[in-house]
Amino acid sequence: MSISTKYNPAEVEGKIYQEWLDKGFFHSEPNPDKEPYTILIPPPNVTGLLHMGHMLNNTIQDVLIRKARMEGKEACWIPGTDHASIATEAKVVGMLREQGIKKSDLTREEFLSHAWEWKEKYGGIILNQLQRLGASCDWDRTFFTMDKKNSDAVEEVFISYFKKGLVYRDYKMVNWDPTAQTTISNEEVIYRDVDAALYHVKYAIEGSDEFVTIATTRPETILGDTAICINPDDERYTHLQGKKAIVPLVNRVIPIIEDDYVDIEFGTGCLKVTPAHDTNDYDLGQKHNLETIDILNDDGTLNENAQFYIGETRESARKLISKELKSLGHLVKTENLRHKVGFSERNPDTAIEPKLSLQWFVDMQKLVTPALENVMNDHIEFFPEKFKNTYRHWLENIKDWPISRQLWWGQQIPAYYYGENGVAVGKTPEEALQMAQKDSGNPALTINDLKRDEDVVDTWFSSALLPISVFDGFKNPDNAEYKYYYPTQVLVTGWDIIFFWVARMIISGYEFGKDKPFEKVYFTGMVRDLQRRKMSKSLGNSPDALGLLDQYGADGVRVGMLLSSAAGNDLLFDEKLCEQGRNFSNKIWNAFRLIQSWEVKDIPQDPAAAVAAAWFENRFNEALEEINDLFTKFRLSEALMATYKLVWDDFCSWYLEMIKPAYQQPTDQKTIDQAIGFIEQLMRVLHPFMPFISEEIWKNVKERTENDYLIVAEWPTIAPFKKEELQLTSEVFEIISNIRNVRNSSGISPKTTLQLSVKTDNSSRYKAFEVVIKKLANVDSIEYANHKVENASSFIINRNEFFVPLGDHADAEDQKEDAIKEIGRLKGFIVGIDKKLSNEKFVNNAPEQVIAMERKKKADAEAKIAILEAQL
RNA sequence: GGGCGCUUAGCUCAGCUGGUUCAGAGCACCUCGUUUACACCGAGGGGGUCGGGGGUUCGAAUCCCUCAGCGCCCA
Repeated sequence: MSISTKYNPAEVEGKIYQEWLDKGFFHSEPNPDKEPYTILIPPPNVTGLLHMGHMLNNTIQDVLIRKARMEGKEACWIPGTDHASIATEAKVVGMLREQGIKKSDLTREEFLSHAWEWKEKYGGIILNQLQRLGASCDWDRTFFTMDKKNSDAVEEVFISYFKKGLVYRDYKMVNWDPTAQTTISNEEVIYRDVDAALYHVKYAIEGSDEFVTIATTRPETILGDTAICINPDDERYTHLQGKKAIVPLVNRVIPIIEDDYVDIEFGTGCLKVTPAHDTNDYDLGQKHNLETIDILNDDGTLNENAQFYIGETRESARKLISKELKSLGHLVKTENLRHKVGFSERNPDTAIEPKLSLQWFVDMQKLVTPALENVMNDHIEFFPEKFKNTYRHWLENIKDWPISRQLWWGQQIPAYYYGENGVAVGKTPEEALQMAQKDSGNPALTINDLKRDEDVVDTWFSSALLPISVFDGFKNPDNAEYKYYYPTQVLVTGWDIIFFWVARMIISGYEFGKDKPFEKVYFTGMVRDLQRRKMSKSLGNSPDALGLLDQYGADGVRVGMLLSSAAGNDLLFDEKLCEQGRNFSNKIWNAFRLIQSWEVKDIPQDPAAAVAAAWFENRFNEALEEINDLFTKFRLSEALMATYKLVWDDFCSWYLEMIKPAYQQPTDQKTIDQAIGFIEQLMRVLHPFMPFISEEIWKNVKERTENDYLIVAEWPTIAPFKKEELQLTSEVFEIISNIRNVRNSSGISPKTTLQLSVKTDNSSRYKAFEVVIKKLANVDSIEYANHKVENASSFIINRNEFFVPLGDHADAEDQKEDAIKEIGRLKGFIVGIDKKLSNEKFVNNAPEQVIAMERKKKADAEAKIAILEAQL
C-alpha cells in the first residue's frame, strides 16, 4: 500500500465528522450511571460569520468536552445562537431598505416575519462552520435565544422581578444610540479617544456690559442651556454670584448657579449646564431645580426646542453654530482637545447621546450579593483567577440596568399600561387585566383599556437565563434534564463579556436556578494581530477562518490557536502557528506510515526495541501525569505542548529510531504490537486537540469493530513509572547526543562508524543500553577501560568518562584547550560555593538539604576537574 | 481622575508559597546533512547581568519601596 507522504486533511475531515454524526456520538441523554459534563456554548449572533475569536473559544470547548467524553463522563455540549436584537434588527432594516421597504411602513408582525425569514436563511451559517472545526456539539439540542422556552422564561423573570419590585420604570438619563434609535446599557458604550475642539464661548451678563466665558466641547447644546455654573471657591467669578446670563442666539435668561462640582482648573472654570444632554448636567439640574430643555430628536437631529438649525444633525449643527457664534463675536477661541467620547458598540461611528428617557430598569444592587460571594469564595472558580478582581469591582459599583430596547426583534416586554399611569404585567393580556383591575380597584377595566409596551428587553437579559432555560428549568424545575445537567461544568468565554453575560448568568442562577449556573469559568483572551490590534473587519486584519481550515486542516488550525493561548492572555494570531500545527499533523502521519511500511516476520525481538518499549512505557506515564495535571489547571496550551513533545521528541525522535529495523529488514510481531499499542495511547491523548487525524490513525492502525471509535475510547490511566530508570535513560540519550556532537564538530559523516571507550567504576550501568547507543550513534564497539584514550574526543557524564577515538580527525590542541577552559569555569564555580559554605549565617540558616546540595555540587565539580586534569 | 495588570532569549510566553533539577519552552536564527517515515524533515549549536534604581535576607526573576514604559477596565 502506498500512502501519501503528506497528510491530507481534506480527504479525512468531512468523512470522519459525518461518521461521528451518524453514530450519534455527540448526543447526550441524562445517564445516572455517569457523571455529567456539560458545556453551554456562548451563542454566536445570528448575524455572525465564523471569526478567529469563535475558533479559539470553540476549540477550547471542544477540547474539554472530548476529554470529558473519553473520561467516561456524560459529555453534553449544547450549541445555539443568539438573536442579537440590535445587530439583527439593523441587518433586517438594511435588507428591507435595499428592497425599498421602510420599517415604518410595516406593522410589527410584518417586520417580524421578515426578520424570522432572515434568521432562517442566515442564522445557521456559523454553526455549520463550527462543524468544520470539528465541534462535537449535541446538535439535537441546538437552541435559539428566541425559542419558546427562553422567551417564556424572559417573560416570567420580568414578571417575577416586577412583583418583587426589582424592575421599575423611570425617567432617567440613559445612553441613546441615535442610529439604532434605542437605549443601550453602559456596557454597550465603547469609549474612544477623539480629537475635538474646546470652544470658549462668552455669554452676556444680564443688565451689564460684562461677559462670562464658558468652555464646551458641544456648542450645539448651547441651545438647550438652562444655567451657568461656577465653583463657589473660585474668586474669579465671585462677582457673578446671584446674577443671570443670556444664552447666545436664543437669548434665554438663565441663572448663574454655584456648585463645587465644577473643576476650577478645567477650561475657563465656568460651566454651561444642559440638563437634557449631559449626565452630570442632569444631576446639577435636579439639585438646583433647573429647567430641562430637550433639543434633540430620537435620530439625533435638532428639534423645535432648539429654535435654530432644526433638522440638522448634531455634527452639522456644531459646525454651523460655531461659525455663527464666531461671526456674532461670541466665540472667544477654540483649542484642540483630545477626550473620550462614547460610541455605540453596534454602530461604532455613532456617538452615544445621553438622553432623558422613560425606560425599564433592573435594580441590580438588590441582586448581586450571592453572585459576588460565590465567586469570591471560589464556589464558582475563575480561570485565570485575576478576573475575580475585575468582577468584584464591577459588582460592588453596579448601576441599575436599563433593559428596555426600542426595537421589535426580541422578547416584547410583558407590561401593559392603562389609565393615567397604571402599569400591570402578565404573561397574557388577561393576566395583566386581573392585576390592573385589582391594583386600580376598578373592575370595569377591559382588555381594550390595556396598551402593551412596544419595547423588547435587552438581549443580555435573555441570554442571562440560558443555563436554566435550555433545560426548561423555569417551567419544569423537576424535570430530569434540568436536575441532571444543571449546574453546567464550565463556561468558556472571552473576558470582554464578563459583565454582559457571565455576571448576569450568575445572578440569574442564584435568583431563579437551584444553584450556580456553572462550576468554572475559563476566560479566553482576545485574538489580536501581530501588532496587537483587535481583529476587525474595518482593519481587514482578520484572516479568513474557513480559508485557514482549508489550508492547514482543522487539526492544524486548532493546534495553531491553542499553542500560544495561555489562559486569559490575548493571543497574537500568527499563521505560522497553524503551519506548525499542520507540520505536526504531517509528522504524526509519517510516524504512522513508517510503522505501516514494515514487513513483519517471525523473528526474535531486536534487543534495542525491547529497551525502547520499557523506556517509552515509563516516559508515557510520566508525560500523562503532567498532561492531566495541566488539564485540571486549564493550562491547555501547555498540555498541548507536552503532548507535542511526547509525540515528536520522545516517540518519533527516540522511540521510533530505536525500534527501526535496518534498511529493508523486517521487524518482529512483538515490536509491532508494542508500537501500535503506543500509537493508540498517543492518539487517545492527542484526540481532544487533534480529533480528525487521531481518529483516522486509530481507524487504520488495526481492525476495528463497528463502534470502536477513538472519540469514545477511554482516556488512558496512569500506570506507575520509575523515575530512576528515566534518569538513567536520559544519561544514555546524553551520551548519544555527545557522540553525535563529536561527529558534527569533527566533520565525521553519520555513515562512519565510531568506537566508544568508557572509563567508569560501574561498567554495568549502561550495559543494557549498549544496543541503543550503538544503533543511534552509529557506534560499532563499546569497551570499558581503566585508562584514558589518546587522540580521542571525550566527555563526562555523571562522573563517567567517555572517549571517542578520532583517528585522522583528532585535534589534540583543540581538545586540550577545551579541557583547560572547562577547568577554569569549574574552579570559579567552586569559589562561589566555598564563599557560601564559609558563610556562617548561610550554614546556620539554610535548610540542611540546601547545604547538602551545595556540598554535592562542589564534590561533583571537583571530581570533574580531577578527570579533566588527568586528561591533560 | 479611580482601579487592575504587565515588563524574563529576536518573537510569543512558562517560571506556585524566596534555596537542587533556576535562568526554561516553542518558534525564529546559525552550522551540517539529497541516510532507505517525514525537507511540512534530521543531527548539532549560539542567544537573556529576568525594565532601571533602592531595600529586606545568609540567599531574590521570585518579597517590599520607587522610577520609567506598556496594556486594560471604570468614571
